[in-house]
Amino acid sequence: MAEIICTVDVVLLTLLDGQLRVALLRRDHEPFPGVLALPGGYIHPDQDGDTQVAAARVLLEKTGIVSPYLEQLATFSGRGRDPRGWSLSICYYALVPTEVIRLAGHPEVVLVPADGIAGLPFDHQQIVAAALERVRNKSSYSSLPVYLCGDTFTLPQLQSVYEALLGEPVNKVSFRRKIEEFDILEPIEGAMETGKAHRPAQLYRLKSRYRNRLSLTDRGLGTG
Amino acid sequence: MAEIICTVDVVLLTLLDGQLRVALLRRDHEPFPGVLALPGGYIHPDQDGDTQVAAARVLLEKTGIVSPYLEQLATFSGRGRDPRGWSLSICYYALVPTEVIRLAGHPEVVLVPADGIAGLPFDHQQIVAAALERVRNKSSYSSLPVYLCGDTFTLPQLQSVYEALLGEPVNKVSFRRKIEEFDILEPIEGAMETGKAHRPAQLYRLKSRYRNRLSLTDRGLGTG
DNA sequence: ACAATAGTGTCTCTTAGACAATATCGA
DNA sequence: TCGATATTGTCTAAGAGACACTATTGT
Repeated sequence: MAEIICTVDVVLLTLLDGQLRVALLRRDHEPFPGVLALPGGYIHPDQDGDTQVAAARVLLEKTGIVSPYLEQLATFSGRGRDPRGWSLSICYYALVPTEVIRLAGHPEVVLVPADGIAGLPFDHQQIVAAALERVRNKSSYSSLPVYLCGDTFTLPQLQSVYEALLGEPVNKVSFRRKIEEFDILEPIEGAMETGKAHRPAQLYRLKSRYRNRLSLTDRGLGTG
Repeated sequence: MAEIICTVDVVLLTLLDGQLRVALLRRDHEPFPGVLALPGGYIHPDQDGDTQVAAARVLLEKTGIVSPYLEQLATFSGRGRDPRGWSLSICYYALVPTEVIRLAGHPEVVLVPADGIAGLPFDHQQIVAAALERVRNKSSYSSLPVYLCGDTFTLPQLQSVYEALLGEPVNKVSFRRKIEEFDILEPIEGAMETGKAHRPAQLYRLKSRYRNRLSLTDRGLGTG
């Protein structure tokens, strides 16, 4: 009986220049060597507790990043998607601020605008499309986008993150009401975003119980 | 290197006596022979185009049912979930009217109330819990529950299906407004639910473009 | 006629968005 | 003081649920 190739792939998303971007890497090996593709790799049953751990490991190995938010997206499978044979990839998506990618020190990570992405090998284009749909859908009713921000940020900054994701302006008052009722942020006493020629904005951070105090070397994972 | 056991499992849901129920089967083989479990089986790469097809095949083989609605739920994996070794199950869920199960003629299918289900082998309990959460969540804003109804039904009947799923009464006026705006149902001219000692209710059916004209022998699948 | 449920009209309350007033910075 | 943006208050419109009224059947 034919073997099933079992892999994980990660759609790592970040916001750069107000654009949602996907982290891609040039492939080392066959198939499609040299082609930009999602970070992915084989599941190592002897090493990985489950596919979530496998995805975290692959992401760390290939990009140096530990993402506080890593959620299963879906499983893609079939005979045609990989020239090596019948394969199956459990796909995850992650959201991180761009600084985390820079600080991870893997300069070979390429950040490609997520919309209109093309030329990806395997069925990675469909995987990216599914991730975008999921993220945009969740963004419309959840606090997911905070994972794209750094440790501290102002409400106008967070609002512009939502707007970049949703692709449309959001009402300021409604936005603040929504964030308020999520009840996940706290103002940092006395800390303001200063230096601009206008009223300074209050800096906020995630409340401690939602905060993932992960450095780049930590290993814990949260699915939110 | 250790092998990965690749399977699919299906959470087949139906409504019986106003209760959401899960279709279970007694296992033939090791592990857990004789124990009630979700219908599931190995992926056959030589036979299945992808995991969705595998799930449909397994469901048909084990229950005789072709479900118009069959959606991927999630993939469960890890070392501990199957005593045979590191395994991975791509799980799907399906919704069908109870008549379809009866007509399929596999009397060994057992319909167990979905809530408070216990004693399932592997991690099937978590899989069922995930399916319930998904179905209930989707039911609160979509037309998913129509798949639990037969070909024709009245709006009060459909409403009671929603109420059984959500576990709470729903407002009649709002419910009808919502169904109206989904724009997926059409009244069947002149067909009423008769015989009751009160005003008869209009019978409805899915508009043809949403209707899956699947008999028990058809093989096509739709994910909605 | 009566009981019972189907189907519909309307009112109110909640919530989302528009608009606008006030606050506070650097230049 | 002026320009710019943050923050907050308030009005309005849209949508959800409560209530109640009419319709139609079998008994």
